Amino acid sequence: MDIIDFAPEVFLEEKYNPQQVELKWQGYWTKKGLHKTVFDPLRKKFYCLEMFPYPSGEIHMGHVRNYAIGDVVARYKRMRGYNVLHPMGWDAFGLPAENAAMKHGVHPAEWTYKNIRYMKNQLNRMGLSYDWEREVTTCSPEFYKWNQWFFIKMLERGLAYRKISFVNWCPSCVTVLANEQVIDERCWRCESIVVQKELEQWFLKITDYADELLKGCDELKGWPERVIAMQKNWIGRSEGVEVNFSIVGLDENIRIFTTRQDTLFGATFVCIAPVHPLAEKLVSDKKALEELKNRYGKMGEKTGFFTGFFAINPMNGEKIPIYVANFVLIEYGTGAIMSVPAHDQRDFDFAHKYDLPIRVVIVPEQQSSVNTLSLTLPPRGGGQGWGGDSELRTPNTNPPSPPFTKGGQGGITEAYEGEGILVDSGQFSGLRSDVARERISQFIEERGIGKRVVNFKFRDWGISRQRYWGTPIPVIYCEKCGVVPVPEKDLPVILPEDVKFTGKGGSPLVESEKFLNTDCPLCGGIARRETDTMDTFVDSSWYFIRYCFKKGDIDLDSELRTPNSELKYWMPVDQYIGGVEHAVLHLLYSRFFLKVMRDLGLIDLNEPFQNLLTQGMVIKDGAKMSKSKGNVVDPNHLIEKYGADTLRLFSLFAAPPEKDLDWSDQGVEGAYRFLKRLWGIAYKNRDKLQVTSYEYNDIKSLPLTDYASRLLRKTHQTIRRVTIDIEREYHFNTAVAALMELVNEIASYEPEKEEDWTILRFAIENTLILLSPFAPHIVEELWEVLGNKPSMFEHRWPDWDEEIAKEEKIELVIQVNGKLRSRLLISHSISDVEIKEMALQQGKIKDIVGNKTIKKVIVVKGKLVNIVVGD
RNA sequence: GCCGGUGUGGUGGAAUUGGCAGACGCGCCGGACUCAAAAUCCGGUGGGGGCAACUCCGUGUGGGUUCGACUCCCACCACCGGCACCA
Repeated sequence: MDIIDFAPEVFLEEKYNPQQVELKWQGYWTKKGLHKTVFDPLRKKFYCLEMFPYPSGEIHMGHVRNYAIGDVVARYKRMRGYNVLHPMGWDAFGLPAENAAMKHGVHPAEWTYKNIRYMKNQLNRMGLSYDWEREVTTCSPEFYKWNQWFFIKMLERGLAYRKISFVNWCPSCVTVLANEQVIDERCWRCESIVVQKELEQWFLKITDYADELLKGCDELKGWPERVIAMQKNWIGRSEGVEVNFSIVGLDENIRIFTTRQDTLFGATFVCIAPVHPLAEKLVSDKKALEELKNRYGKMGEKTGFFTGFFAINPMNGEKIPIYVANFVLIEYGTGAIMSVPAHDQRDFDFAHKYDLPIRVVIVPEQQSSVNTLSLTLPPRGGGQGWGGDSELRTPNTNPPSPPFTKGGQGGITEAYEGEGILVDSGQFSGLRSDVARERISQFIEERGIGKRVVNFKFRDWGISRQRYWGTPIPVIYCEKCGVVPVPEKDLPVILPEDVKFTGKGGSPLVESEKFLNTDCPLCGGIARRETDTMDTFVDSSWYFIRYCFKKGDIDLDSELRTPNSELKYWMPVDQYIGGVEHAVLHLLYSRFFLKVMRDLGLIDLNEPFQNLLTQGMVIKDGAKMSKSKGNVVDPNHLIEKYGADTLRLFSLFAAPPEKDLDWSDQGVEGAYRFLKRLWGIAYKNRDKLQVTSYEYNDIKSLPLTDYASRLLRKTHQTIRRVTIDIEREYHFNTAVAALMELVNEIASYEPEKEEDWTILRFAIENTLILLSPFAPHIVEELWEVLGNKPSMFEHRWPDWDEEIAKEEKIELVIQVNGKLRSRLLISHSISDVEIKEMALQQGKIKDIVGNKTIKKVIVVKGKLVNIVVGD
């Protein structure tokens, strides 16, 4: 895109032509290097960060909104005197580049860099004030080298490790699939059913930081509530106990985990996951076990079978059957559970299906006084006893009759999962659930049959990807030495270019002989490289660190260790802005990475992002804009038709940033109209305005007419409103509304005397300054039209004068019994007592009050009078 | 199921955090300019009643607190988002 050479003395067309205006000023800003960051430890800093885009090819409306918001913040803070870091970059590794390679035969690198060039132009065309000297491109070796370096540091600390894990595998394409490539359990290309395949993969031990990541949530004061909630939920901490149930006839224990120790006496069977290590030992029918494994982890009907073995409940010595069940997860807790059908719906369903006994041990507190004897229910009449799915049951293990007393006919239709009073629980009967949990935990620990534990839902972060377009994992496998990290001096491990994209096989890097075969760094013997690449979330977990330094091939390690490095100055990020879709993974990983960096002694911080703004989606016709829905709006077209200022203004005005934005073509027209109107006013009056001048401090003492002082007051009020709206909560929509009000007032203003013109100039200039973060190009042009020197961004944000902004007269509302009945215009100096009198003296109020008794009169300063009357 | 969010005119959204509900924009209606249209400008615009001054109703529903509730409390309904066989 061409940039018009700046020619300050030449004014543009009289008609508002956004293309001309915008290219002129974008050229000027670039030429003057206005957006460049200068490291100056003496100035107060502000790090404004927006989530960097994936270079998919084109900027979409979500980006427009995100970056318009970020740019307002950055420009506003600069005008407030902050030294602002406002960088941008590219999340450049990832699957779409490989897909493009397969589809069009273009190399992922070529495709990616082409997209970056194009999108960078688009961003510049929006007038975004980025410092491109700090541009980060994650697919460049000078960036990903440090991914590898961090990985090695984590490996040294035991924070990176290998374990066997499952991947999605398409048997027909013979390849590993990313989660996004699996659609309804089928391969995205050939639609065959995807299966799970075991592979040895690399993991980062994020769970080591589970507690800290959770506790840290409460310190994230500048984060939205909902994001905090999502993170906490994701981490999913729960306190409970692990208890050993010994297996009858074997010298083994089944260790179970529960958070409901209070229901231990109600356990009537034990379930283990089909992939539990003990399953192989306990189950003789291997075929049935295999079949069950296929149903493992799938939502739907709970199914399983009796193993033929029994366990002893250590609380009451009861002998209860051991089942294998598909709904028991191996990844959580111990992979084995005690089943309490009376108080857990899943166990209830299972017990119901297989006619297992249900024993009530908790009753709701209100009901605890009723007779709770004989609450144990018998198995369903006519049942098979200790059964199982006929097709899954092991034929030669006939379970004995249940060891429970047959009781009354009470019918339970669902589990009672709430808390209450314990019954039928030995020495713990009569206790409240919470007390019982504590006592039972003690009991278990004293007896050595178990211990208190804390479990987390979230798992370690699997970073291995069997893909090409990512950071090579810097590890070498040697026949003699085993797993050997690539020495730091050999970094980066460069991604080879001689790889074909066939869509077949495992990791594409296996195909590059040159890459694959290497020497062992320890013994020099024959070795091969790891061919998996890293999850691209690794890149985004620390890219904001890299922005703290200029781009290029720097030695990040020594930069980080320099005492007063730029890192120390810029971090943490003061304001982070991006979509909620990253509320969990990206933001959690970034927090984790920073804590690791801290523990490596590289940074003295606990959290990376002080304030977080999650902007809403851009919606059209009731749905998120997407190609598949065909409801996308192309920013290019809008910029061509209306210009970037209009596009920015609309996306800021249409809704507060955190809410979803409903796209409206007419709304865009409205924003455009507003700018045209402002342009027209400035041009119409430019001759008179250019020769007017004022000193800010003298304005107060000018002899002003009523209408001139009204405009002056409105201007100060607008400065106040816009400033407060931006500062508090970033309510840009109301800030813009306030500016529209001011422009409306300016439009109807008719100056006559010299002072009137002075005030008009003051009002227009302040409008321009206040509008500048939102629509930066048009204001620069009009600033110049008024006879000022560019750039107006070197102008400080204005202050308002509370005295001038104050209304001369206050309009009070008069209510009778809370209903609006009349109004009263008063001046500031009038006392409450006088106000009360004036209100009561009003003819209308007198009529309404009549001869009713006045019980009370409430006077709220500057607001209203409420007269409370009786009958 | 659990967690979180939202509910205000025809429409996007305001309401200084308990004090004039509907700012500002869009749309619509009327008018000016024009041969005409577009653009622009001016006026009107929550609903009902009244010629009118006015008046009654009105912030998802039902209750409550209060002189006063879109705002606070309780119960419920609807929609959206996240997690989900997590024991």
